[in-house]
Amino acid sequence: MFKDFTVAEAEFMAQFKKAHGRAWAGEVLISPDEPGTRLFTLYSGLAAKCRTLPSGQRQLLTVVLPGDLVGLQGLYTGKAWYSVEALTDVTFCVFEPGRWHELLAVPSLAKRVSWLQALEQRHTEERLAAIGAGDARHSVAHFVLDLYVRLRRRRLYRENSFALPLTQQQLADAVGLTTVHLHRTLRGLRHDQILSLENHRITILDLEALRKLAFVAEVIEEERPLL
Amino acid sequence: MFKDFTVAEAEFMAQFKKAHGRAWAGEVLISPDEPGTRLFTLYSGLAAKCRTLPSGQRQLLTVVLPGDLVGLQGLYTGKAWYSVEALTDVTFCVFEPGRWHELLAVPSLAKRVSWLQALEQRHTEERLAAIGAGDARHSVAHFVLDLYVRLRRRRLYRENSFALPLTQQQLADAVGLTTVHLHRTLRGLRHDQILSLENHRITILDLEALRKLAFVAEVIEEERPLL
DNA sequence: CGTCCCCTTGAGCAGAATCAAGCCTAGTGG
DNA sequence: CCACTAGGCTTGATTCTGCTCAAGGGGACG
Repeated sequence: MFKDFTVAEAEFMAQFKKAHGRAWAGEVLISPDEPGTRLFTLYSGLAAKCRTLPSGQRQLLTVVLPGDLVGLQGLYTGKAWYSVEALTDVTFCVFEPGRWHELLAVPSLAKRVSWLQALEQRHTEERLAAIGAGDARHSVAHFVLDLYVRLRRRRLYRENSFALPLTQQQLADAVGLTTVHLHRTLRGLRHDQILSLENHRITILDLEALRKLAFVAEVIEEERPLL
Repeated sequence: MFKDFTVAEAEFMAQFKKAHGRAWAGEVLISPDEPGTRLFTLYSGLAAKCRTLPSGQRQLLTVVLPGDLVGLQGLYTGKAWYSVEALTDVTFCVFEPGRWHELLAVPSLAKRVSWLQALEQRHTEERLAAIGAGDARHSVAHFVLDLYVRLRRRRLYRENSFALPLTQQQLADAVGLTTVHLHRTLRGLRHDQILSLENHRITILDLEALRKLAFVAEVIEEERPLL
C-alpha cells in the first residue's frame, strides 16, 4: 500500500503518524457528542459511518474499509455531525490533527488528499442516486455491488463472497428500508438467484444481473492514494 | 469574496484563471459524454448537477450556487459521471486544469480546496440522510431549507423568499419523488403554512416549523474559501 | 388561434411501513 | 447440563405512502 510513496513522502507520513490504535467491535470511534477531533486511517477491520437524526432515525452513510481516511470533515468544522463505530475489531493509524497544515504543504500529499476526497464525494453521490432514484431492489443491489467492488480493489474478498458484519437493522439503515421490507427484498433477490445473505456473509450468485440492477455503470475504483 | 485572499494567493489565482465564461439557461456545461475536463467556479446564476441513470431516471445531486467549484472529480477520474446544466443564465470563471498541481503546491490554496471538498462532502451526506431516512415531507423540507441557508450565506435571498428556477420535474428529481406526489406534498406544506411555491419562487412561511421538519440540526455554512 | 409544455387534480394500484407473533441461536445463571 | 432469556431473524395481515395512468386547465410562443 505504501509502494507508491516517494521517500520524502514516506518520511513525512512516518512522523505525521501519532499512534497506532485498536478497538473492539461495537466501540464508538468518533461521536458527534464528544468534541475531540480525531483523524485516522483504518488499517484492518470494518467500521460504519452513521448519521443519527433527532428523530432517532439512523442513516448509514458508508462502510469504512481499510485504507479509508476518517475524520477530515470534523477537522475543518470542528465538530463531527456523524458517528463512526467499529463493526469488527479494528486497528487504525492515528494522525496528529494539529499538524494537518504541514501535510497539505507537501504538494504531492495535498494532491493525494484532494484526490481521496474527490473519490469519496463521488461514492456518496452514487449512493444518493441509488437511494433517491431507485426502489428497494436497486438500493440493495447497489449497496452490495459497491461493497464488493471496493473490497475487491483491496483484495479483501473470496471469490464471489464476502463477510458483511452488519445486523439486518444496520443494513436497513444503510439502504433506507425497514428490517421487514429489507428481509423481503433479500428473499426476492435470493429467489431470483442474484445474491444471498447467510450468516453475515454475502454471496453473489449472478454478477451480471447484479450489475444491471445496480446500474453502477462501472464502479471504478481506479487508484487510491494515501495512508 | 476575495477579501480573505493574501496578495500572493490572489496573484496566483489571477494567472490560474483561464477565461471568463457565460452560458444561457438550459445550456449543458459539463456532460459525461464529452470527455473534455472542465474546471470552473460559478460566478452568477444557478446550475444543476445531475446524475442520469441508464434507466433514464435522473437524480439531481445538488444545486450549484455562485462560489461553488465544479468539475474537480472529473479532473481526477478523467471523466465526469454527472452532468451540469445552467438553470438560469450563468457566468463562471474557467480554470486551467493542466495547472491544477501548481495550485495544490501553494499550501494555503491546497487547504482551501480540501476544506471546500470537506464541506461539499458534508452537504451530500446530509442530503443522503434526508432522502434515505425521511419521507417526502422531510426530503422536500430539507431541500428547501438547505437552499435557503446556502443562499443566505451568500446574501442572495430576499426576506423569507427566493427564486427557484426549477420545473417541478427537476424538483421531483432532486427529492426523489414523482411530479404528481411532489405537487401533493407541496400542497400539504402550503396548507400547513410552512412554505409555498409560486411562480418558481419559494416563500418560507414558518421557518421554525421548517427547521423541525428538516431536522437539519444547524445547516451551518461557516466559511467558504476559494474563488 | 393553435400547440406545446408545465402544472393540477382524480382514481386506482403497488411498494413499503406498521403491527404482531413465532422461531432460532447464543449467552446466562442455576 | 439444562432451563431461561434476549436479540435478531422470519413471516403474515393490515395500513398507508407514494406511484401510475389519465385527463383537464393555463400560460407562452409561434
